[in-house]
Amino acid sequence: MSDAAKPTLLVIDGHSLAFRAFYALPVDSFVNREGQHTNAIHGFISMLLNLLKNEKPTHLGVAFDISRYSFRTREYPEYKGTRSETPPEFVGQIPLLQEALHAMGITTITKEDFEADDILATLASRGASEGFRVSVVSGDRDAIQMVNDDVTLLYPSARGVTDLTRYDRDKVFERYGIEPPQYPEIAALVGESSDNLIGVDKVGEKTAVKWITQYGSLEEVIAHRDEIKGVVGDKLREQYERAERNRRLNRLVTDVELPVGPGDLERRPIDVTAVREVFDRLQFRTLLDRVVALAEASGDGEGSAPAPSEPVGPTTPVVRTLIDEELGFWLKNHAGADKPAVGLAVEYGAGGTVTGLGIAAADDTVYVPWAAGRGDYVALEEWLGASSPKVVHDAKRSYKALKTSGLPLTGLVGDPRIAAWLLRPGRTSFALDDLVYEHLGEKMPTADPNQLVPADDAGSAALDAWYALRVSDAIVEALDEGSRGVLRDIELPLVRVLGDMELTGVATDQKSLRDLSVRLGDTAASIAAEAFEVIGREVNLGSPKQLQEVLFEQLDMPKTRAMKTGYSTDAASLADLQDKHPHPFLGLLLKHRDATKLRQIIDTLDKAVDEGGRIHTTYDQTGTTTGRISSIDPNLQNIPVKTEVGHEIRAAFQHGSDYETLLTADYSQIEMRIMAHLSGDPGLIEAFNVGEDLHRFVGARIFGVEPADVSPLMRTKVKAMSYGLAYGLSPFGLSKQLRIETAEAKQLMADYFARFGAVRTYLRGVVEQAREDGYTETIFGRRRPFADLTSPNRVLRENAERAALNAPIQGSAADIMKIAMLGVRDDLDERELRSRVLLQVHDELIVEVARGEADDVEEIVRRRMGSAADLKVPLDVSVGHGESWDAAAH
DNA sequence: CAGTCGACGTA
DNA sequence: CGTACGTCGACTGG
Repeated sequence: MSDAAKPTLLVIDGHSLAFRAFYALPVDSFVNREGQHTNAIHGFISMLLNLLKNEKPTHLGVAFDISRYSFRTREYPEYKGTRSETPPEFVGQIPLLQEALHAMGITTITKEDFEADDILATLASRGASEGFRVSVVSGDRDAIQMVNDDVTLLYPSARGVTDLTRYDRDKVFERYGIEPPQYPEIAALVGESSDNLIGVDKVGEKTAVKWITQYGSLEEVIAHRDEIKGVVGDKLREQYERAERNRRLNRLVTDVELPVGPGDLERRPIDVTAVREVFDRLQFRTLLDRVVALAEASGDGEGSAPAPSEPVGPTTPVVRTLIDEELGFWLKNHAGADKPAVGLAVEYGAGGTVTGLGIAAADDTVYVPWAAGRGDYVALEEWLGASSPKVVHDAKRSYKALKTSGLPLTGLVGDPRIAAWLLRPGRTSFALDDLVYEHLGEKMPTADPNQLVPADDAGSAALDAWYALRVSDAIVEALDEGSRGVLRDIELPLVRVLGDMELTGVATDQKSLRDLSVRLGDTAASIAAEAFEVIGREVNLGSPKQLQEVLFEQLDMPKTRAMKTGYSTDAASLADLQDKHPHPFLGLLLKHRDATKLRQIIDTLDKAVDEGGRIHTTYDQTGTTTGRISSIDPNLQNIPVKTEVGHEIRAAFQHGSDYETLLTADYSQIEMRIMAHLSGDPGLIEAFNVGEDLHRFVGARIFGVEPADVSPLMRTKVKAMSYGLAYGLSPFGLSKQLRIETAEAKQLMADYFARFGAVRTYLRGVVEQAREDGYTETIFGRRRPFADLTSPNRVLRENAERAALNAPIQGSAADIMKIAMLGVRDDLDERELRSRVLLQVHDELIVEVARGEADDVEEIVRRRMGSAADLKVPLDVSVGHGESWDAAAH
């Protein structure tokens, strides 16, 4: 291939050229209306336009240093140590330059831990071997080593950046009298003041060239150092290690792992609209004309940025990596308290600590590598902790990762995960890519599973931020006003509360859990042995299939409720069988189930205890259809309580050693109270206002007796019915639960509705309304959509009706508890108390109370829970204190 | 090995 | 033929 036919790759050291331009052009002549200095940008782009005209590159890339730190500063901390602080007028020009380059369709490249020259060296080396003619533009003399038959160096002269000296092999030889690869050996001997590398004393360029020419290489010069006479010989013998060190440091890396190769750098069309926007801000009048002329010459029209056929939607932004002063500058300009919200995505590694952040403003997306303890990030920390608006997908996860790394997160104004949940709580996935696909109609780029190099983290975190911001807007747009209020006033503020609860965890007595487990294991084993004795063989008591064999074939028991896979062996069925066909095996089986189930719960808890003796659950804020939160891994919302062993398990949940007590506070009959409020039933409202025991009061009305004469059996029946009503309980279901005749259950319900008629009217109205609107709504405006209320399928329809009946009640209770939690947190913060909420179990809060704070905390919890909603009936809160969760219960 | 079912713990 | 959850072991299907 002839040279003329070869594609031309032009690679530029962005920082070094921008810096040259900065000193070449007068600072004060280039200031835009915002007071931003632009001389370096102007000089750089002017030089670039000349290069495009003269070199006509087919491929083009600009490399930037990420940091003044690299692998070289680790080897030699003084490397480039004499470089003074960045001049204030230079600060901020690099990000703007990068923006301008992106608008011009030019790729910028950075690599953590390497300098721009290493990137250039890698691209030059790869480009040459891939058949490119390569031009390298750098103001760093170390770049001379790259020159060969395929690679030319364009080096800025002292006069400015537009005047570049072309170094090919011959020119290098002419200037230095050596071959390009030998240049760094010369430099190693002489030293390089700009890199703060001291050479061998008394050795200048002349001497160095003479030696290298004579011996062939630095290695040989040092090997023959004893032959060299005179003072310089003495100095070499004394200081040759300096040269060796210098040589290690000035060797450019040619195999840096880069996200792009030479072939990816093909020149892209200029987005004239974007260039116009950026240049307008920079107030580059003549440069804009030059770029537009260039674009027209290459056929790139106004707004004709090519849209890829797939995905639809705006092209994903080019991500730049920012640190140091540029980061602070960028944040000030794109993400201040007075600016529109930006997207934020936190990237974290093992241990949940932060490794980087992606930040996306509407027009620019950046990545910030995070290394703990690095002093450069004051601006970032301030921004994270400030009210500057942020949108974060799954904000609780990020909040926890940031907090674990000692970083704050405030100013949360959006979370597409939560917004999507409010829009449609029943959907199965809340993953960002699914939301993006559904609400933006775009496919998020996914990491190629075949690539050996791990995904480009910088890109993925930044793109997550970019998509989170856009998809959040789209989802919030689709929300009604009420749901937006729930999002803004309840769910988003709750993120921090739940995150703190998760991070804090609850102290446990691990030893007592283990003792309990062993005890239950022994019990289960002896029950099993006894059961095997009774039936004359060993079976797996945990296998419904094997149990069916024993019960219905071997023991020939009457068939129970039919299941898909046979007949049920659940506790209710077994109790039924015990009545009809008594057999000792049945009782043993139930006891065995009980023991193994409890043991399994205990073992799960035991495994979840951390080194500090605490258990940390995770609350799923988008895990339910009604508005409740759920608890996973482990689930601390279904810890046993009813049985003796249940109490023993709860006794293992204790206050931390530094704390005084556990406090539990729960709402009494909150769902019944909400039903009274929503139905407006005068009888039920009175029931709650007189302060009488609810079920006794209701029983007295139904059975026509004095409250004092309501028997325990009557009370049990009334209680079951009252609770059942909110679930859409049928007479049949009630009869089964109470083991009474269906007729009696029917009569009971008729009597109830005769006294509390508005309840029935309300419940019917909820379903009716939901059928018309397609959704139900809580007191606070949280909606739950229903599709099956008009289904011709009776099972589907009736299931939907019962769910619709329950949704506003359960959902309003959930809202109230969430509001109470926010209030409690606010008061604890405001009074600077150490006590903290640990757990929420739907209608109950568990608080770890610090010494001397018991009275304060009780007052706060009672007041905040009691006043979380203004209902037609009071919200009754009962509070208990104790060493353990069990002891605190009441 | 992942996914489903039955069973059962909680509010 | 009572709502809302999560988790386990056993089993199924690949």
